[in-house]
Amino acid sequence: MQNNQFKKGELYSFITGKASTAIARRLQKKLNQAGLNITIEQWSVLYHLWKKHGLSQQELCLATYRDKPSITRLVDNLEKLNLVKRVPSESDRRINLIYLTKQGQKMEEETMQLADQTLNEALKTVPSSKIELCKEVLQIVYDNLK
Amino acid sequence: MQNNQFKKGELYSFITGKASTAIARRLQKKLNQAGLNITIEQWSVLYHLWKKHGLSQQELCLATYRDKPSITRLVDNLEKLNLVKRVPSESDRRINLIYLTKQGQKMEEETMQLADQTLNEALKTVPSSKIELCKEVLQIVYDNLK
DNA sequence: TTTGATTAGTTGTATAAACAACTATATGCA
DNA sequence: TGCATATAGTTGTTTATACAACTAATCAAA
Repeated sequence: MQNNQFKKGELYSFITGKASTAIARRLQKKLNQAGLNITIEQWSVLYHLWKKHGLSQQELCLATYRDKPSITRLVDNLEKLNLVKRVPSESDRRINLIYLTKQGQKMEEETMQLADQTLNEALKTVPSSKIELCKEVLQIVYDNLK
Repeated sequence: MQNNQFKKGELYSFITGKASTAIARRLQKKLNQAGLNITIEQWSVLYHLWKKHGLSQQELCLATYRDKPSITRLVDNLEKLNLVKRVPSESDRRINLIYLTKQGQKMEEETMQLADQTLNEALKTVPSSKIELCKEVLQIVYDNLK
């Protein structure tokens, strides 16, 4: 019966996401050790800007699953670090378009390597087929709750 | 080749754990709607105290994958809410044993039902075998990074 | 027994998340 | 055109996390 597939004792780690927490912590540690003075949260914003320049804060909200105040403050901090710049949209004055500075652009290669390393360490003993299946399940979970 | 099983574009959701975030948010919403004035982080501490009374703060750190200051402050807040009580250990005066108050004990049944519901909603369309496999992978990830 | 190291917990500080309330601009429709 | 409504972003407040530095108690070994 679908309804009781989970027993209480098994709930916890699914809810807390201890695996993804561990991955994030490992990447954070690598960033620190490399002397890169950013948080993983900041990295996750940069990540989307490397893929597409000039996203609005609203688009960053959707991309990173954060609410608007969270993005406001992450962009604040990224601006303080001189990694991005707010540029008011010319067609809609409500909108800030966020652009990478040269310094922000320069971080892509090194940090993406560290992220690749992190995932390879996390998944080194897991066969690809299982990874795919796991990703599928996590996507379904996300869709079910959206 | 193991080393490149993950392409850059796929990194993000694994690192951010969007699925577990979604589960946690859903449970938080249920707690709020039920008028239960606690956070999921507080709930995650109570969860371990329901399983075993009188854990030390250090044991709570291990159980919940948090550092000591985090547990200090979670216990502070749970004490303010009158849900737990610090009791100095008689055999080792460094240690605080954390006990549930009556009010804290009373929350178990209702909140565990909400947690069960949450997971059932998250996993309703996922066959049990895949859930098992996914749990396995996440456990391996955790162990790889420990 | 004394002292040096370890363990348990606390405090300070910076960053981040969630929620509510707010401002400013844009849009849509009567 | 004008007003209600929606959208983009900011600010305030509370809670939580990570890290470093700290206090107090315990332990271990000379």
